[in-house]
Amino acid sequence: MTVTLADVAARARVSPATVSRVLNGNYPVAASTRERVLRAVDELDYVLNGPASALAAATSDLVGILVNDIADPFFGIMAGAAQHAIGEGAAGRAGGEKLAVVCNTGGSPERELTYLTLLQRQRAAAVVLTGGAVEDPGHTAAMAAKLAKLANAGTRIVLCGRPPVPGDAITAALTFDNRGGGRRLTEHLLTLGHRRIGYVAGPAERTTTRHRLEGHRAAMTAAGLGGDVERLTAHGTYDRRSGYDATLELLRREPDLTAIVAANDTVALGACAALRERGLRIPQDISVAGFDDLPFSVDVVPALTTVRLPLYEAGARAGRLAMGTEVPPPRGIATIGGELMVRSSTGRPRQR
Amino acid sequence: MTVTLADVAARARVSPATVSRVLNGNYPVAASTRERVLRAVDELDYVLNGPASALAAATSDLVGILVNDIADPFFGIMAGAAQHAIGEGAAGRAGGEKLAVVCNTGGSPERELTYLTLLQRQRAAAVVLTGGAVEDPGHTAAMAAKLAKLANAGTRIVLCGRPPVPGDAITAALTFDNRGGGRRLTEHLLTLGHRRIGYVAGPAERTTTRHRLEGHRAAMTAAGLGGDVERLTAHGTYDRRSGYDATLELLRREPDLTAIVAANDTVALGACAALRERGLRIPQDISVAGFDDLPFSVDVVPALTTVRLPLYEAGARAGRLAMGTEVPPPRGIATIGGELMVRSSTGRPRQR
DNA sequence: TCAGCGATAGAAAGCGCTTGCTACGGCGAT
DNA sequence: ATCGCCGTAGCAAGCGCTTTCTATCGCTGA
Repeated sequence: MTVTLADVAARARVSPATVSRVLNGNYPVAASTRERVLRAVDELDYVLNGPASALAAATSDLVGILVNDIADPFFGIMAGAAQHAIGEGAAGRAGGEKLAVVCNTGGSPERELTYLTLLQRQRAAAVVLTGGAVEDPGHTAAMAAKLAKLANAGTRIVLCGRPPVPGDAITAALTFDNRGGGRRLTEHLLTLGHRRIGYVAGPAERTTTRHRLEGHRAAMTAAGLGGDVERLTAHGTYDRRSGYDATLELLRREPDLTAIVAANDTVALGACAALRERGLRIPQDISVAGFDDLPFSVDVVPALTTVRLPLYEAGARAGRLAMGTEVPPPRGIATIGGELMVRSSTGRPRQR
Repeated sequence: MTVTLADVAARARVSPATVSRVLNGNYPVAASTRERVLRAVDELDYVLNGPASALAAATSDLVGILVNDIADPFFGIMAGAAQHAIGEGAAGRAGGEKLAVVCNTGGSPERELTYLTLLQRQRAAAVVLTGGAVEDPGHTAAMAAKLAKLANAGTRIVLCGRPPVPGDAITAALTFDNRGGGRRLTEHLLTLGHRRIGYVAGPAERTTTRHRLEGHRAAMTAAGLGGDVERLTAHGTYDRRSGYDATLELLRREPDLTAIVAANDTVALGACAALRERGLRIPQDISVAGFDDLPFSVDVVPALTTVRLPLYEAGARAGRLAMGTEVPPPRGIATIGGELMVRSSTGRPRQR
């Protein structure tokens, strides 16, 4: 029925061991023999049995990339870059073909753990965790335990856009400077003269949310506006709908808002929609800023002021780290800064 | 080192066979025994060895979802929905836990084939192919051969948003009515009074591109405008940059364009940017339409007229089909229609 | 009372591959 | 000319799990 190594060996008139070695290319095989084997493989249209080889070799060529929301370009871009880097890296060395797959957790801690277990089952070669983590003590502990087990089994673990938990068995971590970016963004607004700034945050329990918010708060506090931050912050999810709803809520709490900072660009888009529906012009009546600088942000009207994160580069680097193609940064951790992109969605507040 | 089935068996004082049966739940095991085994599994923190079990059982729990561009929400939404459906479906029956993974081909035929081989290696339970296919005779033949082999090995094959090639060994196919959608969109423009309509198409060799364009052409031809279509069509990729460039090119060819139809919403966004840079107002000076109705399309200004495709529903259905949870449509093929969403980016052409 | 059956549990034979170790020529060195 | 080594190839022992076939035991029905 299915062609096996033995069939190829028989056809090439060599032992199965030799065929295996030709295929893996990690043992000297005479050129003539190799050629004969390769021809047999071709003629028989042989396809290696992954599970069998993974079982015997106690390793597999699977690399898992975990994302919170695959429909969100923020993750799509990083995952695509990582997958690309992993695919390319393989081209370099013989037999190093890796199957990079992305797993969508939907932001659920349970699913995250489930996928990790599934990858552990498959004896994955590496795992890349992208995006913010959920800050629940129970989950953090469970994750630490799981990661330790994976690392212990030889799986490389790379974080991308996710802060490392001290003690985590991590190969490398690439984290975004969400705090710094958030601070600079709000400082920009403050410099323009804004004082009543609303903040549409993401889910309260995520690290990304917290860090961006902390940056905002730091800037506000430094400007002597710390007292109002709490009241002018509304939490939601990282999607447009949430931005829309939260903006309306913020406007209810404080009708005189002159600016709104959103957790990310998608949320900012929802915020803009709500504002416009209220008859407010951007940026004449109210300024809006986002975060991430997703591809569409430069094209919307008015173009969004935001913090650009080098998502593609970070993803690609994470991919290489997962492949072991790139040396990890000192102490395994690298922080990637964001760049403030001032565009037309922010301006001076209206005099009143 | 690693805990194996035998360890669990020893601890539970039963045979490995029994442990296996408890874990797979497809053989009667006395409640007391089962409990003892489960306890041992828990105490030992045992994790099944995927490759070993796949080898022995000759099947695996991997399901591959192939997408052209993971950074594009069009694919992200479908893939997310499919992955969700597959994950949920598993919850239903015991032991049915599937690992749905998405593979990013980047639109490259070779990568598509490579991933299929890798999935074949892993003895994947099912494969979902999303998005348009490349129409190259050689590639089509190679794909057909590969799919036949996969199907032959028991892998379920589902197409989502991809037209089936007659003779393909497909389990089921969900295709979008790109032709009909394209036609209705252009008809809408025609009804508004437009006559000089530019078309920014996707890559020429993709089925999706061809079908949408055919719909456009059919509408134009029916209106007696078929002669100009060729000249007023510019091909590019499915991204914003392409929409931007192609729009400029179209304007060069025909400065008096009153409307532009884009291959999809992302491209339309790029087109809008180019138009605005040229000082043209939308829709007063020129109308713009997209396709897909991605989440951001309703939020941009002006809101985009487009054709809504039920991406989430289609992806979810594809996922269920891949799981074998849903019965395939008659003859395996179902066509999913698009809904014309008329919004503010299209209007009557200016009188001149 | 005893054959016979249903419900469970175990023994053991692989699944297809990798790899440590052994075997075997031919060659340069002594 | 002899020894030993290098370059190759084969042998065979698993890797950890599933599953068929067999064994056992407590009952039930005649």
